[in-house]
Amino acid sequence: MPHWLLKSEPDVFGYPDLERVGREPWNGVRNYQARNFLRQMAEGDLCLFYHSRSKTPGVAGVARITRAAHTDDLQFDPASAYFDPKSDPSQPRWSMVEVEAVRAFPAVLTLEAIRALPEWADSPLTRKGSRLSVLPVTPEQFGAALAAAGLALIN
DNA sequence: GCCAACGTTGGC
DNA sequence: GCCAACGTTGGC
Repeated sequence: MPHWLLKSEPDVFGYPDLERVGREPWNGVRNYQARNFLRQMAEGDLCLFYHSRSKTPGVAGVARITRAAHTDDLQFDPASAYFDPKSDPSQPRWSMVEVEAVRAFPAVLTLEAIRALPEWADSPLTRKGSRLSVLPVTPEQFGAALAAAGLALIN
């Protein structure tokens, strides 16, 4: 099963917010590479939920895909910050998925700690300058992150 | 098709 | 809040 990592700014929507709401549409992705990964996701896929632009950036918990990619309607809403006037309704440009909270990490697994894991040496997350907000995670990376957080594997 | 200018991301 | 790095846009 593929694994993923989703970035979110905790000041806007953090892992505790996901736990509070239960399920959340993952909309507003407006980057083609990230969108293409969203489109590869299947219901049941597990994700690391990452806090970016935080005082302590890192993984805050595990989430699960509860709905595969479908049209992100915000692209057609002129009042939305995610409105895209160039998107053709007969062939929508942007997709979203839906996620739910699975388990919070006991403490945020910091980017610094992730960089120390050999499994994560080659990842868009740890690559300098990379801003990709949706990215694939190998089973080894996923397992190493959980182990470093002190959690057993999740199925 | 090039590339400068721009807006955005995200660690620090 | 700063600013390096990036993706996108649009003039040419």
